[in-house]
Amino acid sequence: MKQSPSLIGPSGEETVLPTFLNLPPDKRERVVEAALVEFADKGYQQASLNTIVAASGIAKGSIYQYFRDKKGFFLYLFDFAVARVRRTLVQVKEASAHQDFFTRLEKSLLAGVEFIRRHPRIYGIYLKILFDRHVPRRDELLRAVRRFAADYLGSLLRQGMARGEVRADLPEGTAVFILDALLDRFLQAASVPAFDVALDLDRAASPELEQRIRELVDILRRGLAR
Amino acid sequence: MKQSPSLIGPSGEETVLPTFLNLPPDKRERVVEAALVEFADKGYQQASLNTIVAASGIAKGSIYQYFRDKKGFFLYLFDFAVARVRRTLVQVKEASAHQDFFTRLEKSLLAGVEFIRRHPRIYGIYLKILFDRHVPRRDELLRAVRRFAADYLGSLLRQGMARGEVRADLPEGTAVFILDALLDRFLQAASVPAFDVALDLDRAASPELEQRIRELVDILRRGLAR
DNA sequence: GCTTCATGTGACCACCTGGTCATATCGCGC
DNA sequence: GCGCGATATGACCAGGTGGTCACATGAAGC
Repeated sequence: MKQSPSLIGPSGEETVLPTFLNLPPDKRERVVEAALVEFADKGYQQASLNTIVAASGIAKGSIYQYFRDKKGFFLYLFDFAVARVRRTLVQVKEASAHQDFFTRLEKSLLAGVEFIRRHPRIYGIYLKILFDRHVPRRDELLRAVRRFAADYLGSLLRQGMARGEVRADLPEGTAVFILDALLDRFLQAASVPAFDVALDLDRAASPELEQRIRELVDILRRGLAR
Repeated sequence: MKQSPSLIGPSGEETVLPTFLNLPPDKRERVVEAALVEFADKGYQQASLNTIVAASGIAKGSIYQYFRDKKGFFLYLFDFAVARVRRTLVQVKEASAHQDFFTRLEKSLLAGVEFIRRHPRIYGIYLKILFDRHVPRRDELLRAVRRFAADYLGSLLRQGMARGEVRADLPEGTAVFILDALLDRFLQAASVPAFDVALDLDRAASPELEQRIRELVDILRRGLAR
């Protein structure tokens, strides 16, 4: 859990202070876990440092020795969350490199669902910044995540085209948009209640999720037209 | 602006009090407009009645003569917003009834974009409940909206199948999911900054939006596979 | 003219927040 | 043993919130 690359945030301001990095690992994890729970549930604005203090058993003043302020705390957490997501996607991409485009798409969806079910808070933090313009650096953070997802999917798509599995006459931007939209939406529906009334994915067990993923990818493969 | 159907909320509690309904129309609109601005921007929890008071020029105590509490105020606003959306969708459906499935899909997307650009606050209120489980009656409200959208798209799809325009072997739930996902996502991307790095829809002018819609619907029609 | 009902007002209240800071303890080096 | 740096603590502060309520005004009915 060495996080030295985040000591200096993207704009040169400290997001985390040295005291935090010097903590014993179990104590550091306690702070991170309590903050993940609170920020993922409440979003940036409503998340309360007092709640994090109570849940972690750390004194209020100490939190300000670890991070300059609430914003710094949040940005550190977001960095942490994004790094976790990226690692996963890179692994999926490499592990499926020898398979065809549509299989890779299925594998990505499956890995995505597995990730959010194992790390609901990390996904929750991401969801909470989507529509809240008051999150510090929201546009920048979101753009970084979305850029990563688009690059990932764009790369899959180009490889699929090069191998003759995907039509080469596609407008790439729109195709990436569709893939991105469906991937993210599927994860949201699998994660958030009342979101999806067509499939009820948030209550679905693995076999059903897999079936739905196969159907979705098949529709993408063949289109809707008769 | 007679809103008598919402006097009694869905669970029998008053969401709006008679005094509000007796107000002169321009005063009522002032209250609604100030509340729309605040709830759409801040979401339920962060929205401040004090801000609405200041923006509308209505006394704080008077707000409590119009609605029992913040929750009632919000539920009334949500009802109002949903009714507006429904009217629009019903109109689009009827106006495109004689056209083929894919044209109707394009028309729906276009109408959706036009709506959110004309009523950004109504759309904003909807976006703010998606991932916030602390919104009063969130699941119920969201399910009602999503149900309406799914029924609308399901109906289009079944009509398209019946006319031989759409494959009849589609798993309907998954097809509706895809249409729903892409419609909503397109609107989000057209509405919210930094959301979409593939197409930058939030900055797009009408001709480009139309082009993107045509591309998207064409991909749906023909699929991705070579 | 008095009473009642309808409507309007904004100071006040208890509670919550992010952030501050005086105080305390421990370990290390000189 | 003393001083310094590192770390920990929680009461306190100013500002903000949703909601209350005593007071005020106007109109209508008797």
